[in-house]
Amino acid sequence: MKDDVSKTPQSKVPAHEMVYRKLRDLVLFGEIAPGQAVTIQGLTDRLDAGMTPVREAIRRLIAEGALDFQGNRRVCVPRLSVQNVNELIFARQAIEPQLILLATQHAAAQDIDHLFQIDERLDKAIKDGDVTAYLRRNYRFHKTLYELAEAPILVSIADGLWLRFGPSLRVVCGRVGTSNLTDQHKETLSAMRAGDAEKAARAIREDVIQGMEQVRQVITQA
Amino acid sequence: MKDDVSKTPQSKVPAHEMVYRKLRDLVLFGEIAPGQAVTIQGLTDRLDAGMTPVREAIRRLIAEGALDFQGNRRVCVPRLSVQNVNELIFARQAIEPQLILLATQHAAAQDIDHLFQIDERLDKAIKDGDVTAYLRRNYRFHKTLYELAEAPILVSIADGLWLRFGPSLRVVCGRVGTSNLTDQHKETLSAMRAGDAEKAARAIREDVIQGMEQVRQVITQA
DNA sequence: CATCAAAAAATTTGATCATATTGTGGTGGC
DNA sequence: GCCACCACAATATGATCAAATTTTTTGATG
Repeated sequence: MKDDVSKTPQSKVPAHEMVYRKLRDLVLFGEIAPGQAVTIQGLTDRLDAGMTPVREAIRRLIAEGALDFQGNRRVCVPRLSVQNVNELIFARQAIEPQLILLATQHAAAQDIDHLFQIDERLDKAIKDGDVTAYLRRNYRFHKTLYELAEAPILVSIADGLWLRFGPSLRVVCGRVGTSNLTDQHKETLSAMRAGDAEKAARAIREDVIQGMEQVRQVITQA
Repeated sequence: MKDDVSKTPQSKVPAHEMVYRKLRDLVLFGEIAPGQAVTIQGLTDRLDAGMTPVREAIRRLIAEGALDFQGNRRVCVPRLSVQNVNELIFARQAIEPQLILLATQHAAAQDIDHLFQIDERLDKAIKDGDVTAYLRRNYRFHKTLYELAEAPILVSIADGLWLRFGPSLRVVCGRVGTSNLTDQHKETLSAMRAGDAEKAARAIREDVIQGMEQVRQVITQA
């Protein structure tokens, strides 16, 4: 097995890191639905990896709150309770506007141009009704934005929050459809371009509330 | 090796969980100082465990921000930058008062009595100049308090923050000594007992600011 | 005689370890 | 001073043991 090129064309990134990224994507974008169980051996087959890397990836994601360890043999993607959603709304409102404040201070013109490009491709995904592309680009938009803040700890907190409500966004799309989705991305970006950090922060707060309110609705009626 | 009782008198909790808790304590209470390196094999000796459990524990703590993965072969307890401290101050102020608000709503009289007991033992540790006991009881006080909020996501965020600034608290004690430590625990508890959630939240905010300001001072002059 | 429940066996999954493989950093030869 | 080689640490696999769940078998009762 020394010249098996299939898995690691460049063995730059270790296997456990690759498994982690793949599994994280599966959870974050709702490809493993909330409530669905996750087994080590199931993933070794699905992701074609050894046990050790899979074990480490699962532990990492449990630590991040993306997976829930319910007992010796039960690991699954958490279902959100109404209480959980309220916590997430509070936490996102507390953290993300601050990230935008900092991001506005640090952003160069070309950074904002780049964000516009992402947002346009996001709109295209909505128009095409491509749920997966929408979810990925929506995350990419926010993540790229937050990283401009150069505040690694706050970004890691925000990222952790996305891992918790992300799985439910696909469910939201399944209910309301992509065409009914609204966001405040354009408002945020134009405020940032104008250098009005406060206004940009308010726009993101609005974006957060709109998004989470839809999640809350899906959770309460489920 | 079927009757080796030395490590697991009750094999109720798996080894990787035990290793995780031990290592987490070592980091949280500053027994591995910020900047100090952590190796897998070093821990297999120190904690008398196999490689696999140690690997998983390290991954978990990296995911929680308690350890920093700097490259293929360098894992260490992070040193806080001034920027990091500012982020932590912001995040703690954003999260922890809210936890106190919720905790006040849920707390029974005996819960508050229990907190008083912890706080008294904390004062005793200060009087005795026992730094380790002080750090453990201070954490225990806050953790117990926050768990009353019945808000698991917010608690896990707060816990993650403690893992980041905890290691620096021992350094703070080394500088200013235990006798100069102040806190707002009594004010918090009496406000909670009176049912004044807002006042309790303000008291904790004050406690957070006081504590983090001391951390900031140690960081800036180092 | 059928049905339900309880117990036991078998299969599946998880935890841990021993070991091989790979990559990185240091050291000595040229 | 540069390159090759050596040593050590980390990654990853497969094997082995333990725990849990599911299925099958068996016994008791209506």
